[in-house]
Amino acid sequence: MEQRLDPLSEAFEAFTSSLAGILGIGRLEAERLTVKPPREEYGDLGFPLMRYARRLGLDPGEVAARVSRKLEAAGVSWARVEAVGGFLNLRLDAPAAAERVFRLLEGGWAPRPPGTPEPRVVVVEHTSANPIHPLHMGHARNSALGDALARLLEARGHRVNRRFYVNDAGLQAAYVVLGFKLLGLDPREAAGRAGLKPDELVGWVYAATHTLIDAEKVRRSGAPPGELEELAASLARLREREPLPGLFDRLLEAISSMEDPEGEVAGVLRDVEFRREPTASLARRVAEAALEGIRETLARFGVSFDAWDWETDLLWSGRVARILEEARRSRYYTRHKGAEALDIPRIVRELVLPDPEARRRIRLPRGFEVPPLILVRSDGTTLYTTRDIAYTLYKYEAAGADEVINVVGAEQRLPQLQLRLALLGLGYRREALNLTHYDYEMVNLPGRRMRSRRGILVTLDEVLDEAKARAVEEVRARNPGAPREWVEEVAEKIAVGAVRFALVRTSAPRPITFDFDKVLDLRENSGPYLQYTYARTVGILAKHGPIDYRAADPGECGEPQRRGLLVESLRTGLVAAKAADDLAPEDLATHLLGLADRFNSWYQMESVIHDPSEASRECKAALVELVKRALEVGLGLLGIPLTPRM
RNA sequence: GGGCCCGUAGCUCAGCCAGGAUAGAGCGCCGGCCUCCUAAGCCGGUGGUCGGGGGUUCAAAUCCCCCCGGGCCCGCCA
Repeated sequence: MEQRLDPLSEAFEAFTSSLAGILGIGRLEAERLTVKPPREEYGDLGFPLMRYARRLGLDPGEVAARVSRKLEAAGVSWARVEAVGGFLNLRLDAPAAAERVFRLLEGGWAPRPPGTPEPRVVVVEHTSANPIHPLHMGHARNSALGDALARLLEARGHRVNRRFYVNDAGLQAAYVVLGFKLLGLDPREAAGRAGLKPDELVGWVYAATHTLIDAEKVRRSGAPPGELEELAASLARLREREPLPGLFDRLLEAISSMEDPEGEVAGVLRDVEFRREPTASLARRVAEAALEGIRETLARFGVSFDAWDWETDLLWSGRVARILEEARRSRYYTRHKGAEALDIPRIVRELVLPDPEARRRIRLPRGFEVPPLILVRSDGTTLYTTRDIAYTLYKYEAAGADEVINVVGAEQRLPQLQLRLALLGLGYRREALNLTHYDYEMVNLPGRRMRSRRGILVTLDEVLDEAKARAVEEVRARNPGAPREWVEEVAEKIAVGAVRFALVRTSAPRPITFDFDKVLDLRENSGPYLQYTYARTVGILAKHGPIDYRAADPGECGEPQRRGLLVESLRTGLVAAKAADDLAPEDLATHLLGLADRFNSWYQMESVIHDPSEASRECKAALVELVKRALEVGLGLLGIPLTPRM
């Protein structure tokens, strides 16, 4: 299928490729250095020439002339190039560009990112919350980012495979399974009886079991006084919120009469890992129940997956055992603190330091001794990272992937680094070097610190419900007499848009303080603002009726505000492409806000449907259509729902 | 003790990776705009020792070094 390029993308291609040729640099470098000029009067694309001009002894004016000739030869007649103070600036001739855009719009085209020259098969693993409690705001950031990344990469022309890893074999899962075992409850049945979402019921049992065991430990061996108070407060809160009468006391009694509560947890862990019944089946039922609730929340949030990978499947199918065998045969096999381990420091010395490519892509911190990786506990069960080695290989294999992106919190940098190094040591160089840890910082709540093992967390469901409640008020006030179902539907979209936008707009390495009032007040520079702008474009076009592109005069697009709208709408495709390449959804978010500001500004100044001149009116309508499609594409890529009216 | 991340306007953040063109938004605050396409909007004003110090460079918010403040990690947790 032939790719249809808009005038800006075509100019961008011709501009960067001719510069690459003239300066003797790579095409990619030329593309990277080409920026949006800081001031509109400079042009639509800018390139800093001074560093090359100086070195190559080139005269900027002459380079401009050469690039101009190249553009002409490439048939790009709607852009001109000039040298200004060491910069090479390209400026679209708005009327000529508009004429082409009108034809594209008529044919159903939208400003999507141009296809990548190097399509790959990419696995994006994200969210992967432990199946032991509801999704909280930290997971929500993971989902919002991971899903936006997947959408961007797909739009850029990669084949994307979205996977959720179900960590049902870890220590935390063992706590909740023990809780259900002691209570003799079936998770789904109990949730039904309590009238709760299954993940909420599971979350309560998890927090109660964990907290009671911690309290028991403290009671027996003593603990710092501060922690005692904290435990007592947590226990009181958990008791108060027990989902079914008597549950808390039953659990308390069972745990306080145990000889070695933590030993019991370890026992459950072994039973799950080695698939001993009935615990193994119970563990599955617990995880499945939690997952049912998690899936429901994710569906509401607009996030979907291609595959759900169970940690226990990796264990029970023998995949983890095979990796362990490989490790034992490896020259990097060692013992650390008496346990079976991989000699990571030696892998660094022998395989990373002498290998420049590995050095660059593994992202090894300077001067930091990475500790050995223990593979197996002394009771024979494996550790998370051991299973993750098997899982990573499985992801490559199952998807036929060239690249794997793990969306995982920044606090897991060390284990993710160890994972890459372990793969390298075991001979999986390609897999190690193409594994990206996309790390993001935490979501903080003002005044509160989330601790899911104590049941202190703000769930995504709660936040969405609150956002929706506020949106319902607003929508109702603005649309008196509107049917209730419609109000609900729109409010839900606004809620999802507000939360998702708040979570992708800030760059990942920056911690977010989730301020309810700011995110939910819906008036800030936010998702709903973009949704509102989109609804405006729809409203105008609905009143205007079908656009007569033949009657539209592209010459009307020369006026500065209109030409700005034209260029910035077109830029959406280029911005999305770069956001995909840089794994930076926030760049697209920033761009869309700028586009919306521009549109709203213009909207206030000029009327579309009341313009008496047909030539001018149709041109404006075409611009509105262009903005609408840009917002459609952009918001779609960020997973923000659209509503034609709000 | 070591490693990593963050520090830009009163607040929330772009810009830093790939050094260059008068440091940008939004919120807040002050003052305006709805007989006219949705005022969840728009216009004008206010507001900055780019955490501090040194260095590299024709040029530093951006690169390097030191320091300060905050966060995370250094576990047979993940």
